[in-house]
Amino acid sequence: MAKSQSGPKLQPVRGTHDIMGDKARTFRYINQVFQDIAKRFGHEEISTPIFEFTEIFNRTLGETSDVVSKEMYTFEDRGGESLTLRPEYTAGIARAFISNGLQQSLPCKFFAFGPMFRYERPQKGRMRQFHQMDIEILGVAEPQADIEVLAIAVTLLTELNLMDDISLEINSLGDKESRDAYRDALVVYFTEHKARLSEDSLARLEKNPMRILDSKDENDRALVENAPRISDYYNVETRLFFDTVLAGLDALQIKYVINERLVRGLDYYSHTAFEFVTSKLGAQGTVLAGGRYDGLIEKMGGQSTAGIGWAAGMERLSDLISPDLVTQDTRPVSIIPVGDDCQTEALKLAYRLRKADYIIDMSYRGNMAKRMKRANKISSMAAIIIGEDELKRGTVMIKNFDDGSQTEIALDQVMTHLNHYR
RNA sequence: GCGGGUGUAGCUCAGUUGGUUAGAGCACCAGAUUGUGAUUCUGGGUGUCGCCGGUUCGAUCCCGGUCACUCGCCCCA
Repeated sequence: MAKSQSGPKLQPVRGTHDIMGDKARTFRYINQVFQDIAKRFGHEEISTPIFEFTEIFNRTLGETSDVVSKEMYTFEDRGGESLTLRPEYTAGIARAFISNGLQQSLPCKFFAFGPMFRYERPQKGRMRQFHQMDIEILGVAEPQADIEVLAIAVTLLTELNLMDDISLEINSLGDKESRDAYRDALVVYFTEHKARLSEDSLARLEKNPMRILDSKDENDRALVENAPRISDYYNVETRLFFDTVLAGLDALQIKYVINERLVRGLDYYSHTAFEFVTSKLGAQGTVLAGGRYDGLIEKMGGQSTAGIGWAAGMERLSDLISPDLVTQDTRPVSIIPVGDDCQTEALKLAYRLRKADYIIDMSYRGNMAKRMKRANKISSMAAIIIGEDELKRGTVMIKNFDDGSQTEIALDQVMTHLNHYR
């Protein structure tokens, strides 16, 4: 790392990264595919601020959730307001939905993307500033929305050519009645076996017993094996809803695995919950996840409105994509003036071609050999050489870098000739 | 917040059981070549061996601390 003699620390803040080169290209590619698909499914873009009043997050995500209790970037602004950098997208979109009175125009189908912030210890696939792509449908209580949102996810991962390494795990957390009944059963069960629970899970028993289900502690897992199963506590409505979602996936030939231990970390989920997971990313296998959050808008103070959505991690997706699979940018054409007298003509030609949609590179200094080297380095398709001799004849030399051939072309024919390179 | 690993050139990494001017490949710069790239040849090291302190005649190497990165736990995209 470069060092400064004195002055500010030059490393980026822990858990943040500069995005450039292949990484930037991969991000742009993923994002283009995502936006294209979202539009095909009839979603509209929404972009909300990267910070909100702190209340927006801590009232909705759950006070006891890890995100709220220890991962938020919260600060006071100069006016004394407590603000928080968004740790996820859904709460901000829900707030925007209410702020803008969008219950008048249901259903709302949104897509969004941008940076998120969580104060965590960084590791593979986990950053303090990371980027998510987000899909939400608001105002549709029918399971068709669940199916559609999952179809978007599968389309995205398929078009990114990642579905071979990723599987969909799905569960239903049930409606409130089912979930409360199940929660009670879990508390009874785990309280009986309190002595064998890990320390972490003892705390979970108090705060959020369902999370004991995805504990990685060996003893816990043994207990979980024999714990009550959520599907036994589904009421009729929940069972029907979940079966409809699964039937929809079957109809679309979307493969899935029911994982009854899948619970989500944030409090606002109900009914459908899902994760797309891979084993190729080390400890952070979840690449895209989401679920239904029918109670969220009401909890936030709006009219009761159904909602379902998901978020995908850009960093995690791009870690799965090798850079050479990303579409190469169109190669440039280099213009090389020889001698000062040709600068103006070169400048004019470059401008003309750029306005006509060509990608033109012009180096700023160096003799011809150096400029040719640079042209080669940036993988130009061709060099347009303008020298005094050519200028007198009203022509330029066009050198094809792939076969080394060289042709003299009249200045006003340059564009026609370049069509060979399109 | 808790564990493990790693810090040597722009990048990937070698190295010294503690010894004088610290190395390789790639990259980069200059020249061979003031009108021709990719190939070739010549020359150039661009470095506080992360930082601070300790042991020592002597530390890049050993010890302590610290910072950074990294992997994992917790949790999550």
